[in-house]
Amino acid sequence: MAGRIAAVSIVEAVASDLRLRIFSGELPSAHALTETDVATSYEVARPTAKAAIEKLVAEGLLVRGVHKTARVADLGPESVRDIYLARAYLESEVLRRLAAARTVPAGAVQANQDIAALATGAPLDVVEPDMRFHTSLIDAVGNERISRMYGSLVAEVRLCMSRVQSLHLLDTTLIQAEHQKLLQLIEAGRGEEAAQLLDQHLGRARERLVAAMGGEPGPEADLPSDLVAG
Amino acid sequence: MAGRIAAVSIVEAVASDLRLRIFSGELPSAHALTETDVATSYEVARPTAKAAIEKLVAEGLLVRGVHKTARVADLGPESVRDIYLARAYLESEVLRRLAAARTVPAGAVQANQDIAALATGAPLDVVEPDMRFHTSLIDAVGNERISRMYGSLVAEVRLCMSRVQSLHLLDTTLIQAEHQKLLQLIEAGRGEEAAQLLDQHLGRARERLVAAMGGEPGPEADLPSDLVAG
DNA sequence: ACCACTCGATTGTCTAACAAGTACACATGT
DNA sequence: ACATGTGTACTTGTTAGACAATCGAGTGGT
Repeated sequence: MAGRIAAVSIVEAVASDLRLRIFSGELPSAHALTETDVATSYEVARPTAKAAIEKLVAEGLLVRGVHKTARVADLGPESVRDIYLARAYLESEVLRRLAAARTVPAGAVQANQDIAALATGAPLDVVEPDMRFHTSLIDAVGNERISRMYGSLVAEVRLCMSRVQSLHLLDTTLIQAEHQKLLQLIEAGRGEEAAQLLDQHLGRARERLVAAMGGEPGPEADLPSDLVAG
Repeated sequence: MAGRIAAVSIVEAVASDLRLRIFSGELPSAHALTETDVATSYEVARPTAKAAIEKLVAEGLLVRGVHKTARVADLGPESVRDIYLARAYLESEVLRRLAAARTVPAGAVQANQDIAALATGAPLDVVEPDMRFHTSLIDAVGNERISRMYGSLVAEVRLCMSRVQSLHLLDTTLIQAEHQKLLQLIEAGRGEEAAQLLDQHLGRARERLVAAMGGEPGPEADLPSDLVAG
């Protein structure tokens, strides 16, 4: 047995546990995940393991070609840029919309309070409430498709995070303060400013991740923020 | 046998053909797709049919609960609004970016010429080149994630289209003209105007679809365009 | 040193089967 | 008559075992 799993569907349970093991770093980048290995370690049949693997492949956490064994995805700097740009696309529009309705999601407030509460703790603990903050904003518009899309991006972000040990470059206090400012801008109905702040917020996180992965700093033109501002 | 299928992977081939049959309207909304039915009609094993069905469920073309037979998704007006809003989120940001780089995708130009060429033909033929136009714009930014997300939205849009017989409410000439205007705005670097025009373009298509499905017109506040403009 | 080839490992697919759950019809009780 | 319980057929979830096709690596020949 390779971990405790919950019970809804077996393939879902296996996939869920594999997900956690990938996020925790137990399964490193490019680690091979054979169907039979998964099957034996979870004591399930091979088709079940196959289905779980294919689920994670669809989520982008694993990659595999035809007739080749699945491996934990190895995201390079360009993937990180793609992911954060996609995040910015979705989330900036969401902020405009929330600001228009003056809707401050309770979940986001709670998440940011959680960040403040652990401001002196381990730097890696900030990842979960940070994701919860952003996801709460997205979910607040009540658009199932957008939530699903954002969810898949969050999964890839968490994958990146688990690859970067040097997460002490995360400035918890700054993150918390910017989140607070975002909430204030939403409440004040200043959507455009919120969108711009978010671009900076995500842009900084992105460039730190890219730098930690050995990538070279990207052109600022990648972000449409300057255009939006102009 | 229920249709000709190509050969890459059997499940992919089956899924692909089912997709076409759904888009063509051969499989109507809420039509039940039993695993054994699919298996026998394509002469494949049940696990293969199962995998194909699960693939389409993941794409949102089919829906199914646990232990219940899969059915062709029945999208209501609120789903249409969600889909078109998500499209607008992604595509408007893409337009800003393309305009910033003055990049006019060749594929989009070609697609719009195709629309002009069949301006006098059957109204339903406009769907394919129209989708190709928008997809070309998305793909032009070279962001794999965004292209994938948009692809899933396009699939759902095509599903909607196949449900609405009265597609003569599509004004081919107007569509073609607006596309042309979008390309011109991109070439001129006027991203903000392009984004606004796109909002109108998609908003009108959306409201016509919603009306054709018997839904009531939605609040214009659904679109963030007014905020962007303000 | 380089290339072809064989072999083990792995995946794709199938057949067969059983367990578990759902849905609908039927029977029962009030 | 209506609500409730039962049961049966159908469908899905999962497993086991098997075979062909394919990939990767190591082996051997030139």
